[in-house]
Amino acid sequence: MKLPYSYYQNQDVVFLAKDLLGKVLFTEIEGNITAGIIVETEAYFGVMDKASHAYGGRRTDRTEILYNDGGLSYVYLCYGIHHLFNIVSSVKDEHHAVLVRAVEPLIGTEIMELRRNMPVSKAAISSGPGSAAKALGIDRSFNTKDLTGEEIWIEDHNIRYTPDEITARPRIGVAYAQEDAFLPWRFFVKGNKYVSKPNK
DNA sequence: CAGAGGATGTGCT
DNA sequence: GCACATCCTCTGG
Repeated sequence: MKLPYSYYQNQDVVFLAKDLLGKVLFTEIEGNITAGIIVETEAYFGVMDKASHAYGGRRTDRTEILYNDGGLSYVYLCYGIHHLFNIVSSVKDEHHAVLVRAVEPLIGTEIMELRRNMPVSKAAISSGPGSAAKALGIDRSFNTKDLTGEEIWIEDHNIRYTPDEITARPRIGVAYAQEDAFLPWRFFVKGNKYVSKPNK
């Protein structure tokens, strides 16, 4: 049920970003389990991708995590406010990651409502990378955690989407990446209300 | 050691 | 639709 270490060693991060749609992301914090179905992701293609934090082999304290083998979480703070959760899928000299941009609340929804201070009926509860992380209780203390461990993990609940149920679009907020900003490496489930805007 | 800026969300207009 | 919150990280001096 829990995705194994080997799953995260897949070198095709674009495939992985698509394959993660429908997988279920869990966290357990002080005995509270929450989980959501991943409905929106973005692929970041290692050293070749100007939008990636590992572009050009860039290596700093923050990005050091990307230079480990896959199967770790990469959480960093954006705009001083939002925690963004990534799945590291690096192997050898390929330092890839997948950003989880939205989840559909599945388990522990009342806990998510407390964390987000809004009813689960509102799509904004877990729509967008900052909100999805907050709903699941993910903050920077989750950085570098093992995704096959006891605090954060991903399960396959046999939810499958057909190719025509998935939309590919350019990634959000990466205008600085020049020509790479146009790559259609944002994937989301068509019509799912928890997908962040723009969702068409 | 200071300063700028960022893979965004919210609330007000 | 737009302003602004808020702070870590990287860069340059």
